[in-house]
Amino acid sequence: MWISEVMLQQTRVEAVIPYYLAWMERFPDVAALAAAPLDDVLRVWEGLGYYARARNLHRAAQVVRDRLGGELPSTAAALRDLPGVGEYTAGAVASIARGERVPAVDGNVRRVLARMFDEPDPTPSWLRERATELVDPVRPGDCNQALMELGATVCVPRTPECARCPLADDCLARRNGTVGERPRPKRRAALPEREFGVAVLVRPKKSGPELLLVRGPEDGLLGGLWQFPTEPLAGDAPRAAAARAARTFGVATRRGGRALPARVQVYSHFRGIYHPFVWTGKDGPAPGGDAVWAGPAKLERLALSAAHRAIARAALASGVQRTAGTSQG
DNA sequence: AACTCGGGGCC
DNA sequence: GGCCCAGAGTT
Repeated sequence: MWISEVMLQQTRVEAVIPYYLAWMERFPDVAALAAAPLDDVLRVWEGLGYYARARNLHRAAQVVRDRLGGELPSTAAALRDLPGVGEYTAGAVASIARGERVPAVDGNVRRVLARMFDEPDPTPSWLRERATELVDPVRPGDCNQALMELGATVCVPRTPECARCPLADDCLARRNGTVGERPRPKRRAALPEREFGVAVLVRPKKSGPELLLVRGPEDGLLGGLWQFPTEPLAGDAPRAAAARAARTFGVATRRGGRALPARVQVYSHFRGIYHPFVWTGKDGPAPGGDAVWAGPAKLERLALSAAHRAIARAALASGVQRTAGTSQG
């Protein structure tokens, strides 16, 4: 339940299911998760996004192992102290798994309550109070899940089906004809664009081509994931930025460099445009802690962001091996 | 309260 | 092309 609730943070149920199955196969209990290398954890998580969730799960499992005797806490208050467990997740796990009478306010419940009480701008404290009053003392978990399910299936954001809503008679927004404006949507500013040059460095080997992957910072955007050397344009042309990224890792690129199709990746708060260029050569950094030469098999085992995974696929599919030694000199 | 933090499905 | 998703952590 803990794992599924964390996976479901800002992620749709249908997207979570295959990840949940793979995760439980690989990390069947807290001990297995705590003992696993972070690289393995991120690889199983790859594609789900919000990678801090995976890092926090890993840390939390080690807290449970090292300080809590291997047992996940039972109460919402104690669960709340684990990294990655906020108000919602603590309430969901405690009420559903342990029968504690605490609310669990997710985006669905927020919308349902805002409409029930015709509240345009529900604050966290207002929501907590309303939800706490509503939780059934006998079946708190079912009650919380029922509210969430109602929001996910009937009281949906755009075209709610009030005609088949069991709470329609008690819904103030329905009575007032404001269902469509509750809760009031907050408009977000247009996403700024950020462009990057990406260096796909190929080292031809008898066993096949190898690509240089480096590890980004441990936290922040895509923390802990592997990527091709990447630098912001910063006023340069894409190809020059990619060459600069290569130099960061001691690789002097020759002129040219074969362009691959740009990859657009929309993140929460900006639109990323990645311009990959392929260079083939023999020089490059010695493999170390944060730089590896990876063939197709090794590539499968590294955790990459969606954008870099797509670039890797494109590079291999474009036949990097045939370009060996043919770059412009 | 405002930011940061992914990725994809849907309209 | 914008919206939304069984939110959490940081500032």
